[in-house]
Amino acid sequence: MMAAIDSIVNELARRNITPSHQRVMIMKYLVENQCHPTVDQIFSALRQQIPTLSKATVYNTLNVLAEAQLVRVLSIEDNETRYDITTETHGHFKCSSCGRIYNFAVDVDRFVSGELRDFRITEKNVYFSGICPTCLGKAEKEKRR
Amino acid sequence: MMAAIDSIVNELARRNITPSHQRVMIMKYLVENQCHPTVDQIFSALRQQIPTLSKATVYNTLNVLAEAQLVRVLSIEDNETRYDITTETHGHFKCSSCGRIYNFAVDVDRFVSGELRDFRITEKNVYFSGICPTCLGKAEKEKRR
DNA sequence: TTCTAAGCTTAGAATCATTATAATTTCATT
DNA sequence: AATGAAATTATAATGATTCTAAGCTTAGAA
Ligand SMILES: [Mn+2]
Ligand SMILES: [Mn+2]
Ligand SMILES: [Zn+2]
Ligand SMILES: [Zn+2]
Repeated sequence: MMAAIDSIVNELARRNITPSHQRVMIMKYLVENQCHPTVDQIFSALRQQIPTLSKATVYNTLNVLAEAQLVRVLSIEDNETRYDITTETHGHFKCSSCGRIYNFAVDVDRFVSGELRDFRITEKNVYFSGICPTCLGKAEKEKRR
Repeated sequence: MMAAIDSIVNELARRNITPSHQRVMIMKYLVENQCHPTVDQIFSALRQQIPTLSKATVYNTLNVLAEAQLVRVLSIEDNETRYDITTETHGHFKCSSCGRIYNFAVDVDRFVSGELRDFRITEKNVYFSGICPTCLGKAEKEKRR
């Protein structure tokens, strides 16, 4: 699915973020690659289209987008920050075997008790980890032979 | 409340972790300081009692304890890992104004939809952030004068 | 007791993700 | 075309964590 450049440009402009070529391409990449990429993945992929691209620009842009709440920052593990264009609250499951990150729905309002009544909550993150069905299946097969 | 050295020694021994002086003191510190300290906080505090203590030992010990599931690792923000002696599942709220981290209860089973039925979940983290009541109160007072 | 080996601790070097800096480029406005 | 603010770039700096190699502890064997 092609990301509509125009809608990205508009979305950035609406928030007073200059829609530079680099910024638009980074947004486009995030829309087209919703696998929660790292800075390095974004940088390496885009470098082929924009040979002059600097990693600092990728960092700067992602910080600008996060500030504007156009991307969500995932600190699921503390050595690799990942980015998600989907900003609505949802949970993330990281498979410790294959490293893949899965989305899942969480009923946030349900599980927060009144305990946080007097807190102003601006961000909600739910991170699970373990083994995904695919990797569980592989392990099962291994055992059986 | 004094942490019972004996019970710490036993708990370590039960898991085949040699209860060295450094390890016991680090455990004891975590029991007595349940404010989710960073490696640096633990190191700086204990250095006064154990002048030869090395930061590498603090890292090594925390990794050993985490491996044995005696401490929980918090990656609430990706530049500072924190440690929690309470391993039962509970949520963490970080106030972006004062930096304090609050615990709160979460009804885990309630909010996990059947979506993850086929996943083996080994770790569950719930991280919220925003402004705590104390800081909200201060801001309110500021405005009023 | 002395010897030995395994496991722990230590200091400092190495790594690696992220941020800071300063020069250059882009681009809208005059 | 000239101006100037903002964005981009390359590179240096920072800082948390891990690695490495040497020294220390300790329990069991001789
Ligand atoms: Mn997601
Ligand atoms: Mn806690
Ligand atoms: Zn997997
Ligand atoms: Zn606060």
